[in-house]
Amino acid sequence: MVTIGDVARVAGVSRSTASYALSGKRSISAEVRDKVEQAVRDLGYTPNAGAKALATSQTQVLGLLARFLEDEFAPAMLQYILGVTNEARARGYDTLLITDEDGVAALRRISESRMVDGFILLNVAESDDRLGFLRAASQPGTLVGLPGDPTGLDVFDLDFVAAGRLMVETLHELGHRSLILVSQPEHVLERGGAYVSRLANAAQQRAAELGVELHHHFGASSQPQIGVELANLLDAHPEATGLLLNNEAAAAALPNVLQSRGLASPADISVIGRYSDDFARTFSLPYSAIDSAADELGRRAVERLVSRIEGTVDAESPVVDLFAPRIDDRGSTSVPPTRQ
Amino acid sequence: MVTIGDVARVAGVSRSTASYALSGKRSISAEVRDKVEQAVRDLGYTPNAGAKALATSQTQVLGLLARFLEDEFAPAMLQYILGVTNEARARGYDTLLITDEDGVAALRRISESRMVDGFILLNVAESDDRLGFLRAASQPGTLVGLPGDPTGLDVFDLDFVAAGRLMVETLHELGHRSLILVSQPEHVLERGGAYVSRLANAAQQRAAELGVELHHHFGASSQPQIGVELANLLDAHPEATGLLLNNEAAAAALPNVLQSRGLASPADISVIGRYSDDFARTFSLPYSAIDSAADELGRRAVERLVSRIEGTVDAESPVVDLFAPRIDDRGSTSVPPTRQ
DNA sequence: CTGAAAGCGCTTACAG
DNA sequence: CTGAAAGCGCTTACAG
Repeated sequence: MVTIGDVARVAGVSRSTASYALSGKRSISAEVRDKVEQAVRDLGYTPNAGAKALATSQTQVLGLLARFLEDEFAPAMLQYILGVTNEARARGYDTLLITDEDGVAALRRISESRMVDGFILLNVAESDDRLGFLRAASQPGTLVGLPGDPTGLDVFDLDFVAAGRLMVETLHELGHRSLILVSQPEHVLERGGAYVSRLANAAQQRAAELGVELHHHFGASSQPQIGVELANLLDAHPEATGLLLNNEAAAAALPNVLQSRGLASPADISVIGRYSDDFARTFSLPYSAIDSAADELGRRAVERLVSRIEGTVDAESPVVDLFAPRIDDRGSTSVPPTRQ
Repeated sequence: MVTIGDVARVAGVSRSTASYALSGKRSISAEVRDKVEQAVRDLGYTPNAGAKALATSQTQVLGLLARFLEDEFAPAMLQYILGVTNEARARGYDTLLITDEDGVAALRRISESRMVDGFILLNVAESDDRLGFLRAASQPGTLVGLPGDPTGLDVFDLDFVAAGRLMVETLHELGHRSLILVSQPEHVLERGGAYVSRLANAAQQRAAELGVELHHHFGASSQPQIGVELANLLDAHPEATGLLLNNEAAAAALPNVLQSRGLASPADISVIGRYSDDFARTFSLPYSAIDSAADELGRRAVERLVSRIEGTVDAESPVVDLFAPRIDDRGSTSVPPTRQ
């Protein structure tokens, strides 16, 4: 293994000079710098990460805590993860991916062993037991997902309240007066996926304000159940002309359900979903949808975390950044059909 | 920060004794051990990972190199990743997730800075430029995905040759004599996704041996193109009674295509796909399919890598482990329809 | 502008 | 069975 001692020897300088020449933390004559850089190249020197971490108390590693809820749409998580890892690299950090069942224990272990400089928490729950520890940890942490009490922590999330309102308003403006909203399974909500109820409650309230009828249902997360449920909902509410889907599996199942009933969207029914553009393209998801903006959220969370780590941000000003929802129009909404 | 020095002081022993008491690397009197363990608990001591890595040259971290090919089915990658991280934790390792665009540079950087004890490479290409470096690296590495030349490296992959044969044989036995095979886009193949052609070639050859007609097509990776292509294929080969899909997007698009043509599976056409059970359940993928066994492959790769790291495996015996394909029966195959 | 030395927090031969 | 000391490979005050 080639060390900075080897570099110093070959360059004919002291180890400290070699170190400073590489870090640029004090002024170095051009001549010495060139010799050091040449030695680095000749020897193929790469600093030892463990030694550097020990000396500086900085690892250049971010801890990414993922959390997979049963019945939730796991594949969507990949986009958050990629948003984080890519932005981290762009800022000079690597990413430790932590998927331990017990998130609190993992957080404690990683934090106390000083393996990372900061944490990103994914899929933060309404009442998330990881937050208490995170607030007291020696490393800063940033949340993707809004908890009930975000005190003292930076938070990034889609604005699910605005999303619920936007869905209802969009169809109301087109003339719809009776809608069905299909959420993710109630399990998800019970396990802390509060975004499900934030969207649903906001939609309910906005519907009430606008005099729109809204039937809310927690759908299953997979076939064939969700297909059956959708069919039942359409049977139960024949007057509904709009369908709002905060449930990826429902969006995937809907084309078959509509086709087997001889219905077309938007001619017979308008549809707005909530999922990423990536999924829409890969799977047969032909509906206008509010993008979940996973990679953008991951990106912002990392940007903020790195600012905290590097001390370029006021320690006393945690931010709650709720991303404004935007509908990707895929042509699945229109005025409601005229009844005879 | 509480160090082993603090533990030693509180326990009333030397630092070396405290260290040995915790590692168990030499015999310690029960009394001393108890005092040390009590001190650890009282102080909440966790060893500093960087210091440990520097002293032992072991990080207890695995490097996981993911690689995302355009036009390939990215979400499937998550299952490999989870298989790896979960198994790694079970064996006492954390996982550094590396998604750098330039895999070779990343491998070099991570390897030479000694951030990890070993590597898992995902989505290994036929001619993968990361392998040369990996063979020479000071850490062992294990591949998920079979390259053209696996010399010196442990490899884990689904047996795509057997998969191609199995698809053809299964339908041949039921009486089918004309089949269509839809592969992933040719881009994937060109960028090194040799599994696409291994499956296709094996299917072609087996079909020839059995006197079965097989029409092979590289399909698009997303809607609406793949839907159109499927419809065109069915038009072009009206005599075909079986459809083999090595293309997730095609499987997702097929239900609509069949329904709009008034066809049902398996009554009118038998279908066998190749994707994970997880995806089948989440999306409307009602077809019998060869499971991609992503988590199992990740698991095996980690198991092997850890054996190499911990020296419990003969350094001279790299293994190529091809997982035997298995069809998850979802009832989409039967005897071909009788023509009148 | 440069060097000699201490220190980061561990582990592990070396002595006893 | 236990302790004092050296060493892992860096960085960074301290001196000059």
